[in-house]
Amino acid sequence: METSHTKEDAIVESLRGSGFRVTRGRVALLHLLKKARKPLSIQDIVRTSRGKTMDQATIYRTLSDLANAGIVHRMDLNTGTAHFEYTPDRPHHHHLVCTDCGVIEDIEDCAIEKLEKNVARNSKQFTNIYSHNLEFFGHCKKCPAA
Amino acid sequence: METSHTKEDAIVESLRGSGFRVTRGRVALLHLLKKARKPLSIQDIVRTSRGKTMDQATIYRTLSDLANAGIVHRMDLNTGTAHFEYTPDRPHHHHLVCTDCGVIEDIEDCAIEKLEKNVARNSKQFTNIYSHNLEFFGHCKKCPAA
DNA sequence: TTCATTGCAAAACGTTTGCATGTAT
DNA sequence: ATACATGCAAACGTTTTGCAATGAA
Repeated sequence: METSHTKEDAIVESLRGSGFRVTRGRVALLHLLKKARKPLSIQDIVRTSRGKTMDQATIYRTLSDLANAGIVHRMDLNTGTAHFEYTPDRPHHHHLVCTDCGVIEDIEDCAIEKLEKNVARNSKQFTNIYSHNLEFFGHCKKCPAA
Repeated sequence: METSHTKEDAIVESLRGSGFRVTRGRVALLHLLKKARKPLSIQDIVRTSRGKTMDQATIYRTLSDLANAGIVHRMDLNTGTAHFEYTPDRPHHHHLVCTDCGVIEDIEDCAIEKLEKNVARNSKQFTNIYSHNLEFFGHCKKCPAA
Protein backbone atom coordinates (compact mmCIF):
# COMPACT_ATOMS: atom_id res chain seq x y z
CA MET A 1 0.00 0.00 0.00
CA GLU A 2 1.38 3.37 -1.01
CA THR A 3 1.87 6.21 1.39
CA SER A 4 -0.52 9.00 0.55
CA HIS A 5 1.21 12.24 -0.41
CA THR A 6 0.04 15.80 -0.51
CA LYS A 7 -0.42 18.35 -3.23
CA GLU A 8 3.29 19.17 -3.14
CA ASP A 9 4.22 15.88 -4.79
CA ALA A 10 5.28 17.48 -8.06
CA ILE A 11 7.37 20.00 -6.19
CA VAL A 12 9.09 17.38 -4.09
CA GLU A 13 9.80 15.34 -7.18
CA SER A 14 11.25 18.28 -9.07
CA LEU A 15 13.55 18.99 -6.13
CA ARG A 16 14.69 15.38 -5.78
CA GLY A 17 14.99 15.06 -9.53
CA SER A 18 17.60 17.82 -9.57
CA GLY A 19 19.46 16.50 -6.56
CA PHE A 20 18.24 19.10 -4.08
CA ARG A 21 17.43 18.25 -0.50
CA VAL A 22 13.77 18.67 0.27
CA THR A 23 13.54 21.39 2.88
CA ARG A 24 10.48 23.15 4.25
CA GLY A 25 11.69 26.48 2.87
CA ARG A 26 12.19 25.22 -0.65
CA VAL A 27 8.84 23.48 -0.76
CA ALA A 28 7.11 26.60 0.57
CA LEU A 29 8.88 28.83 -1.94
CA LEU A 30 8.02 26.60 -4.88
CA HIS A 31 4.47 26.22 -3.66
CA LEU A 32 4.11 29.99 -3.52
CA LEU A 33 5.42 30.38 -7.05
CA LYS A 34 3.35 27.51 -8.39
CA LYS A 35 0.15 28.85 -6.85
CA ALA A 36 0.79 32.36 -8.18
CA ARG A 37 0.90 31.22 -11.80
CA LYS A 38 2.51 34.50 -12.72
CA PRO A 39 5.95 36.02 -12.32
CA LEU A 40 6.65 37.13 -8.76
CA SER A 41 9.27 39.72 -7.99
CA ILE A 42 11.88 38.79 -5.46
CA GLN A 43 10.52 41.53 -3.28
CA ASP A 44 7.02 40.01 -3.49
CA ILE A 45 8.51 36.75 -2.32
CA VAL A 46 10.59 38.31 0.42
CA ARG A 47 7.57 40.23 1.67
CA THR A 48 5.27 37.20 1.61
CA SER A 49 7.66 34.89 3.34
CA ARG A 50 9.51 37.21 5.68
CA GLY A 51 9.83 35.56 9.04
CA LYS A 52 7.85 32.60 7.84
CA THR A 53 9.81 30.50 5.44
CA MET A 54 13.17 31.86 4.53
CA ASP A 55 15.70 34.56 5.07
CA GLN A 56 16.20 36.95 2.16
CA ALA A 57 19.72 35.70 1.44
CA THR A 58 18.43 32.15 1.29
CA ILE A 59 15.65 33.20 -1.08
CA TYR A 60 18.21 34.68 -3.45
CA ARG A 61 20.42 31.62 -3.17
CA THR A 62 17.56 29.19 -3.61
CA LEU A 63 16.00 30.97 -6.57
CA SER A 64 19.37 31.07 -8.25
CA ASP A 65 19.86 27.33 -7.74
CA LEU A 66 16.33 26.54 -8.89
CA ALA A 67 16.77 28.71 -11.98
CA ASN A 68 20.00 26.91 -12.87
CA ALA A 69 18.14 23.63 -12.53
CA GLY A 70 15.33 24.90 -14.75
CA ILE A 71 12.65 24.50 -12.08
CA VAL A 72 11.98 28.22 -12.11
CA HIS A 73 12.56 30.82 -14.78
CA ARG A 74 14.18 34.15 -14.01
CA MET A 75 13.14 37.14 -16.08
CA ASP A 76 13.78 40.85 -16.22
CA LEU A 77 10.60 42.87 -16.50
CA ASN A 78 12.34 46.25 -16.34
CA THR A 79 11.16 46.86 -12.80
CA GLY A 80 14.56 46.91 -11.18
CA THR A 81 14.16 43.56 -9.49
CA ALA A 82 14.18 40.05 -10.92
CA HIS A 83 10.96 38.08 -11.38
CA PHE A 84 10.55 34.30 -11.16
CA GLU A 85 8.00 31.84 -12.43
CA TYR A 86 7.43 28.16 -11.64
CA THR A 87 7.99 26.28 -14.89
CA PRO A 88 7.25 22.54 -14.56
CA ASP A 89 3.53 22.84 -15.25
CA ARG A 90 3.67 25.59 -17.89
CA PRO A 91 4.81 25.65 -21.49
CA HIS A 92 7.41 28.22 -22.50
CA HIS A 93 5.79 31.60 -22.86
CA HIS A 94 6.41 35.34 -22.71
CA HIS A 95 4.80 38.30 -21.00
CA LEU A 96 3.11 41.57 -21.70
CA VAL A 97 3.62 44.08 -18.92
CA CYS A 98 1.71 47.28 -18.17
CA THR A 99 4.29 49.88 -17.32
CA ASP A 100 1.70 51.83 -15.33
CA CYS A 101 0.01 49.34 -13.03
CA GLY A 102 2.30 46.34 -13.50
CA VAL A 103 -0.36 43.86 -14.57
CA ILE A 104 1.15 40.94 -16.47
CA GLU A 105 -0.51 38.95 -19.21
CA ASP A 106 0.86 35.68 -20.52
CA ILE A 107 1.61 35.28 -24.19
CA GLU A 108 1.26 31.61 -24.96
CA ASP A 109 1.56 31.27 -28.69
CA CYS A 110 4.51 33.31 -29.73
CA ALA A 111 6.36 32.35 -32.87
CA ILE A 112 9.71 33.41 -31.46
CA GLU A 113 11.28 29.97 -31.81
CA LYS A 114 11.00 30.30 -35.58
CA LEU A 115 12.66 33.69 -35.40
CA GLU A 116 15.39 32.22 -33.25
CA LYS A 117 16.13 29.55 -35.82
CA ASN A 118 16.23 32.16 -38.55
CA VAL A 119 18.57 34.31 -36.50
CA ALA A 120 20.91 31.36 -35.99
CA ARG A 121 20.81 30.51 -39.68
CA ASN A 122 21.63 34.06 -40.72
CA SER A 123 24.33 34.73 -38.15
CA LYS A 124 27.95 34.99 -39.20
CA GLN A 125 29.54 34.50 -35.80
CA PHE A 126 27.06 32.24 -34.00
CA THR A 127 25.76 28.76 -34.54
CA ASN A 128 24.44 28.01 -31.08
CA ILE A 129 21.59 30.11 -29.69
CA TYR A 130 20.22 28.61 -26.53
CA SER A 131 17.91 31.24 -25.10
CA HIS A 132 16.28 34.60 -25.58
CA ASN A 133 14.66 37.35 -23.58
CA LEU A 134 11.39 38.62 -24.95
CA GLU A 135 9.00 40.84 -23.09
CA PHE A 136 6.45 43.31 -24.42
CA PHE A 137 5.54 46.56 -22.74
CA GLY A 138 2.42 48.65 -23.07
CA HIS A 139 -0.53 50.13 -21.27
CA CYS A 140 -3.42 47.93 -20.24
CA LYS A 141 -7.01 49.04 -20.80
CA LYS A 142 -7.27 50.36 -17.26
CA CYS A 143 -4.19 52.54 -17.70
CA PRO A 144 -4.66 54.58 -20.87
CA ALA A 145 -1.45 56.13 -22.15
CA ALA A 146 -0.88 59.61 -20.74
CA MET B 1 27.88 81.58 -46.93
CA GLU B 2 27.33 78.85 -44.41
CA THR B 3 29.58 78.32 -41.44
CA SER B 4 31.41 75.04 -41.83
CA HIS B 5 30.60 72.54 -39.06
CA THR B 6 32.37 69.43 -37.87
CA LYS B 7 31.48 65.79 -37.87
CA GLU B 8 29.40 66.25 -34.71
CA ASP B 9 26.67 68.11 -36.57
CA ALA B 10 24.14 65.31 -36.27
CA ILE B 11 24.86 64.99 -32.60
CA VAL B 12 24.46 68.69 -31.93
CA GLU B 13 21.22 68.71 -33.86
CA SER B 14 19.81 65.75 -31.99
CA LEU B 15 20.60 67.49 -28.70
CA ARG B 16 19.09 70.80 -29.75
CA GLY B 17 16.12 69.03 -31.29
CA SER B 18 15.22 67.56 -27.91
CA GLY B 19 15.76 70.80 -26.03
CA PHE B 20 19.06 69.85 -24.41
CA ARG B 21 21.86 72.32 -23.96
CA VAL B 22 24.89 71.41 -26.01
CA THR B 23 27.70 70.70 -23.60
CA ARG B 24 31.15 69.30 -24.23
CA GLY B 25 30.38 66.26 -22.09
CA ARG B 26 27.19 65.36 -23.92
CA VAL B 27 28.77 65.76 -27.32
CA ALA B 28 31.73 63.61 -26.27
CA LEU B 29 29.47 60.94 -24.83
CA LEU B 30 27.29 60.76 -27.91
CA HIS B 31 30.33 60.79 -30.15
CA LEU B 32 31.76 57.85 -28.26
CA LEU B 33 28.53 55.89 -28.60
CA LYS B 34 28.08 56.80 -32.25
CA LYS B 35 31.61 55.77 -33.14
CA ALA B 36 31.29 52.47 -31.29
CA ARG B 37 28.33 51.31 -33.38
CA LYS B 38 27.59 48.68 -30.80
CA PRO B 39 26.11 48.66 -27.32
CA LEU B 40 28.51 50.00 -24.70
CA SER B 41 28.10 49.13 -21.06
CA ILE B 42 27.93 52.02 -18.66
CA GLN B 43 31.13 50.74 -17.15
CA ASP B 44 32.82 50.84 -20.58
CA ILE B 45 31.76 54.44 -20.84
CA VAL B 46 32.79 55.35 -17.33
CA ARG B 47 36.18 53.75 -17.86
CA THR B 48 36.74 55.44 -21.23
CA SER B 49 35.75 58.88 -20.09
CA ARG B 50 36.88 58.90 -16.49
CA GLY B 51 38.59 62.16 -15.77
CA LYS B 52 38.16 63.27 -19.34
CA THR B 53 34.58 64.07 -20.13
CA MET B 54 32.16 63.41 -17.35
CA ASP B 55 31.71 62.29 -13.80
CA GLN B 56 30.04 58.91 -13.34
CA ALA B 57 26.90 60.43 -11.81
CA THR B 58 26.58 62.75 -14.79
CA ILE B 59 27.00 59.84 -17.19
CA TYR B 60 24.12 58.03 -15.54
CA ARG B 61 21.97 61.16 -15.53
CA THR B 62 22.80 62.05 -19.10
CA LEU B 63 22.24 58.56 -20.50
CA SER B 64 18.91 58.44 -18.74
CA ASP B 65 17.86 61.77 -20.24
CA LEU B 66 19.09 60.80 -23.70
CA ALA B 67 17.24 57.48 -23.49
CA ASN B 68 14.02 59.24 -22.55
CA ALA B 69 14.48 61.50 -25.56
CA GLY B 70 15.10 58.49 -27.81
CA ILE B 71 18.60 59.59 -28.82
CA VAL B 72 20.10 56.50 -27.25
CA HIS B 73 18.59 53.12 -26.53
CA ARG B 74 19.07 51.41 -23.19
CA MET B 75 19.15 47.64 -23.13
CA ASP B 76 19.70 44.85 -20.66
CA LEU B 77 22.13 42.24 -21.92
CA ASN B 78 22.12 40.20 -18.71
CA THR B 79 25.57 41.40 -17.75
CA GLY B 80 24.60 43.23 -14.60
CA THR B 81 25.05 46.68 -16.06
CA ALA B 82 22.99 48.57 -18.60
CA HIS B 83 24.14 48.96 -22.21
CA PHE B 84 23.46 51.90 -24.50
CA GLU B 85 23.49 52.42 -28.23
CA TYR B 86 23.33 55.57 -30.35
CA THR B 87 20.14 55.35 -32.36
CA PRO B 88 19.76 58.26 -34.82
CA ASP B 89 21.75 56.64 -37.61
CA ARG B 90 20.59 53.05 -37.13
CA PRO B 91 17.33 51.26 -37.82
CA HIS B 92 15.68 49.41 -34.94
CA HIS B 93 17.44 46.11 -34.36
CA HIS B 94 18.21 43.46 -31.78
CA HIS B 95 21.30 41.68 -30.55
CA LEU B 96 22.81 38.26 -30.23
CA VAL B 97 25.17 38.01 -27.28
CA CYS B 98 27.84 35.41 -26.56
CA THR B 99 27.53 34.58 -22.89
CA ASP B 100 31.16 33.45 -22.81
CA CYS B 101 33.17 36.22 -24.45
CA GLY B 102 30.53 38.93 -24.67
CA VAL B 103 30.76 39.51 -28.41
CA ILE B 104 27.61 41.15 -29.76
CA GLU B 105 26.17 40.69 -33.22
CA ASP B 106 23.42 42.90 -34.62
CA ILE B 107 20.21 41.34 -35.87
CA GLU B 108 18.86 43.67 -38.49
CA ASP B 109 15.94 41.92 -40.05
CA CYS B 110 13.87 40.56 -37.24
CA ALA B 111 10.17 40.05 -37.80
CA ILE B 112 9.33 40.96 -34.24
CA GLU B 113 7.10 43.90 -35.21
CA LYS B 114 4.70 41.46 -36.83
CA LEU B 115 4.70 39.38 -33.67
CA GLU B 116 4.05 42.50 -31.63
CA LYS B 117 1.00 43.35 -33.71
CA ASN B 118 -0.28 39.82 -33.31
CA VAL B 119 0.26 39.95 -29.58
CA ALA B 120 -1.70 43.19 -29.35
CA ARG B 121 -4.50 41.74 -31.46
CA ASN B 122 -4.79 38.63 -29.31
CA SER B 123 -4.50 40.33 -25.93
CA LYS B 124 -7.50 40.57 -23.64
CA GLN B 125 -6.23 43.30 -21.37
CA PHE B 126 -3.98 45.35 -23.64
CA THR B 127 -4.50 47.40 -26.74
CA ASN B 128 -1.41 49.56 -26.64
CA ILE B 129 2.00 47.89 -26.91
CA TYR B 130 4.72 50.45 -27.37
CA SER B 131 7.96 48.54 -26.93
CA HIS B 132 9.60 45.20 -26.41
CA ASN B 133 12.83 43.71 -25.16
CA LEU B 134 14.31 41.04 -27.36
CA GLU B 135 17.82 39.68 -27.04
CA PHE B 136 19.20 36.31 -28.03
CA PHE B 137 21.90 34.47 -26.13
CA GLY B 138 24.26 31.78 -27.35
CA HIS B 139 27.86 30.81 -27.87
CA CYS B 140 29.83 32.29 -30.73
CA LYS B 141 32.05 30.12 -32.91
CA LYS B 142 35.11 31.01 -30.86
CA CYS B 143 33.44 29.92 -27.63
CA PRO B 144 32.10 26.40 -28.16
CA ALA B 145 29.55 25.37 -25.54
CA ALA B 146 31.18 23.65 -22.60
C1' DT C 1 21.26 86.92 -15.79
C1' DT C 2 19.08 82.72 -15.55
C1' DC C 3 18.34 78.13 -15.30
C1' DA C 4 20.09 73.78 -16.92
C1' DT C 5 24.01 71.05 -16.11
C1' DT C 6 27.86 69.22 -13.58
C1' DG C 7 31.10 67.37 -9.88
C1' DC C 8 31.55 65.54 -5.60
C1' DA C 9 30.18 62.81 -1.83
C1' DA C 10 26.91 60.18 0.28
C1' DA C 11 23.15 57.22 0.18
C1' DA C 12 20.01 53.81 -1.67
C1' DC C 13 19.15 49.75 -3.88
C1' DG C 14 19.30 44.92 -5.33
C1' DT C 15 22.17 41.19 -4.77
C1' DT C 16 26.08 38.21 -3.12
C1' DT C 17 29.19 36.24 0.27
C1' DG C 18 31.53 34.44 4.79
C1' DC C 19 30.84 31.95 8.49
C1' DA C 20 28.88 29.57 12.29
C1' DT C 21 24.67 26.91 13.16
C1' DG C 22 21.14 23.75 11.86
C1' DT C 23 19.12 19.86 9.27
C1' DA C 24 18.03 16.30 5.52
C1' DT C 25 19.97 12.25 4.12
C1' DA D 1 27.99 11.27 10.52
C1' DT D 2 28.27 13.92 6.66
C1' DA D 3 27.37 17.16 3.44
C1' DC D 4 24.14 20.33 2.23
C1' DA D 5 21.17 24.23 3.61
C1' DT D 6 20.19 28.24 6.38
C1' DG D 7 20.28 32.70 9.19
C1' DC D 8 22.61 36.62 10.17
C1' DA D 9 25.47 40.38 9.16
C1' DA D 10 28.55 42.47 6.33
C1' DA D 11 30.20 43.49 1.75
C1' DC D 12 29.57 44.39 -3.01
C1' DG D 13 28.52 46.73 -7.46
C1' DT D 14 25.25 49.50 -9.75
C1' DT D 15 22.48 53.37 -9.77
C1' DT D 16 20.34 57.53 -7.61
C1' DT D 17 20.25 61.81 -5.04
C1' DG D 18 21.40 66.41 -2.46
C1' DC D 19 23.71 70.35 -2.90
C1' DA D 20 26.85 73.86 -4.07
C1' DA D 21 29.54 75.39 -8.06
C1' DT D 22 29.74 75.92 -13.07
C1' DG D 23 28.50 77.05 -17.67
C1' DA D 24 25.19 77.53 -21.86
C1' DA D 25 21.61 80.37 -23.40
